[in-house]
Amino acid sequence: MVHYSEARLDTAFAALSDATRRGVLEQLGRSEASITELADRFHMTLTGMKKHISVLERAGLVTTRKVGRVRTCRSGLSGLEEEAAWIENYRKMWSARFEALDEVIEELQAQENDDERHGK
Amino acid sequence: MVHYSEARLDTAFAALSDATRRGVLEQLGRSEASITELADRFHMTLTGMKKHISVLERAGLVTTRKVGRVRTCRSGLSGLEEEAAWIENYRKMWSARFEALDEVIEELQAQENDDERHGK
DNA sequence: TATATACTGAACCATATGGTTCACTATTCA
DNA sequence: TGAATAGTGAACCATATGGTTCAGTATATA
Repeated sequence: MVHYSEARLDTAFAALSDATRRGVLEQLGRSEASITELADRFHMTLTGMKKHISVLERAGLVTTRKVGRVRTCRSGLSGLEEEAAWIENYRKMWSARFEALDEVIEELQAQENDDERHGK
Repeated sequence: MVHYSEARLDTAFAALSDATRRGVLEQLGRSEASITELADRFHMTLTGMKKHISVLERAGLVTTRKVGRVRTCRSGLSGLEEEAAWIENYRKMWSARFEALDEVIEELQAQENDDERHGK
């Protein structure tokens, strides 16, 4: 099975566990923005938003660059690959189990039919 | 755009942000287990594991049922639908942006060729 | 019935989180 | 140069988290 960096998944999922940060990600999906702009939009102090951006940056979900006074934030595309892969993997595992169950059921039914055909 | 329950996403992503809990989910993907069994496997007190299970249960990622003394835990299949959808949605948004960019670039190139053909 | 097992819950602890204010630096603009 | 703007960082606060221990309840087993 594929192995993921646990620490990486920790910080990424933790970053995603806050509604404001998910909102920021959606916003940045539409257009870049400065920290001040984001702070305004999400009714929060500049310092507060700065913290959120730091969290998102550490998680690799956002990249920033500073030009003059203003730091511009943009969504970091590659950030969700690993998380999506983890979730997908987990779901596949389940699908596999259900398919296995289906097979067992089919086999049992086939056997029943078999029994019927051979009497008893 | 689809709307997700922010509180639901909060708790689900938070639940996924811990390596032990992700491990438990993987384990439960392979087979059901009692809390004691999980506590042993993850080198943790029974009480500690109970807390993790509670978190996973609240997040809708695990279901449990108690028979006699023992509470059996099983992976809650439906739990990850919404998170996967959120991530997918976010990624699609980005794909769309890149496609739009591609179109712009293509148009610019087409215009360049056009200019060349008509001289100037 | 006595003992062991499986869980539950309260209390505690250290650390992290989400937010604030305040003081500071660096840039821009009049 | 002086005032406004954008960000940074430290300190603080309340609450949450991940873990523990200890004391309890409920169930199984000898």
